[in-house]
Amino acid sequence: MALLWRGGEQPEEVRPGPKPALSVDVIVEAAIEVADREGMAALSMRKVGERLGRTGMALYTYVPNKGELIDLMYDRVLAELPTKYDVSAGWRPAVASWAGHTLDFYLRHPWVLQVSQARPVLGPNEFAALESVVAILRGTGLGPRRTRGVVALLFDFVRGAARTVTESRLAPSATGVSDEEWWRTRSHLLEEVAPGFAERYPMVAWVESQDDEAGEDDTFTMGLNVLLDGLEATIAKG
Amino acid sequence: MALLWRGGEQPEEVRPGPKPALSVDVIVEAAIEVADREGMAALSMRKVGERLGRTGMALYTYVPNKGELIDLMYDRVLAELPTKYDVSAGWRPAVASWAGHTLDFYLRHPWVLQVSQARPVLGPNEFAALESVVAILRGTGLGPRRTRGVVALLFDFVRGAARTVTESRLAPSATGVSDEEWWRTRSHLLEEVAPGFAERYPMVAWVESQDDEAGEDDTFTMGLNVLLDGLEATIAKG
DNA sequence: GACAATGCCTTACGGCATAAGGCTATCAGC
DNA sequence: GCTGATAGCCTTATGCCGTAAGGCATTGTC
Repeated sequence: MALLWRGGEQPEEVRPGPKPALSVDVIVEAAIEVADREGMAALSMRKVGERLGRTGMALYTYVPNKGELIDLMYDRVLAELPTKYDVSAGWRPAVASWAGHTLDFYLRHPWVLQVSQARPVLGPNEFAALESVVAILRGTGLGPRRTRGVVALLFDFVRGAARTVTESRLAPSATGVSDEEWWRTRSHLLEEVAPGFAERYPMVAWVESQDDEAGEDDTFTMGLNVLLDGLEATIAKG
Repeated sequence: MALLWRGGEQPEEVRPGPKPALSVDVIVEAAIEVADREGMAALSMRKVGERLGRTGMALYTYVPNKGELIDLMYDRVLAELPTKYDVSAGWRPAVASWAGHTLDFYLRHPWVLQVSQARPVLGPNEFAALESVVAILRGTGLGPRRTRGVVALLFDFVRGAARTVTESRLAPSATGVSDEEWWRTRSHLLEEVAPGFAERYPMVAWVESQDDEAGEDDTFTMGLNVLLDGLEATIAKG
């Protein structure tokens, strides 16, 4: 917690003992690289230490434990998000832009989705991220209560969409099988193991049938538009 | 995979060797109890084995590995969900009812939220759950593509809401501190560590200010209504 | 009774977070 | 330059985890 909010530079008091060769910052950076590349499950103190030419235990000089390291990673990476959005064209394009940036962010750092969200880590950049959406919604005339609800809805949607994308990306790469191949194999298995699938689950069969609609935009954009329409209706109702 | 779809009873061929004292079903049941009570992180083969008076290794006679056990737990627990919703009053109350049931379900089994969702486990009850929402939406006239998008949005919203609730419940109980106390301590720390918080994050301060609106319904109901309004608009637009 | 198969066990390996204690480089004060 | 304290980093150890390997006793068929 204190580490999260530590100011620019500490007074740098002169102390006996060897100079620190590492720093909280380089450790956090190395840890983020590991998590970005290999995922949260593969993140271990030893691995981060090795990347810095140290043992895992060396990190405990700088960081009290793995949990706090993750908090630091989380807040650090949140700094990538824009903090201001142009609302001159209204809240709608601004929210759409926010959603897009936030989705990209989660796709860049999928492990972030595994950091607790209900109980926020409460770092400076987390508040900044929250600040940016609320600032957009401020112009809608919604009260704080409704704004909170809408913010939660927006975050849930974006995070859910990100989770869907990243999880479907991760699973096959682990086994070295292509995505398409994976689905084909799965379908074959399904037919073998559950004959009469289409009769048993007619709605599922229908919903997964070939597209009959025009429109090339993806699931994300679609869901976002539904959501924005709902927001518009909510605002209109006062 | 085969275990997921295994039919009612196997032919029960007579085999040499000791009679199995356990079964896949009792193992899955025991594992669910552990996960419900102590969370996914505390679920281990040894712990499930102990609950059944066995070692952890004994389970490997019935289940190939932990991952498949989790798949089985997942599909088993999904059987709790209703499969049919009354659409005689229109899709809106039916979807609302579905969302409520599904939220309760996730709150009952929070660990389910940690089972991969993009790459579904593809068990029978997962398809049944999907079938139930799509059946409701079938009456709206939406095509398969849009329906898919709406289903994703609905699931993302409900899962996000559930995650928010369960994670905020879990964190303090682990430390033995009450929820309220936790927030107060956190606030104190924040003031100490980040003076001028309200000036730095004016929007956050505003959105977290006291309620000025009437209405006693919670964040979930609010978000759901926004979402349903959006769905209504989408349907109206054809 | 011989033999094969099976449920369950113990042991072992390599991973994890992290507590404890030791070595050594580096400082302040003498 | 020496002494003593301190801090960075190490090795070692503890107790978890999933699971591979191999052993033993029970239970069936012939």
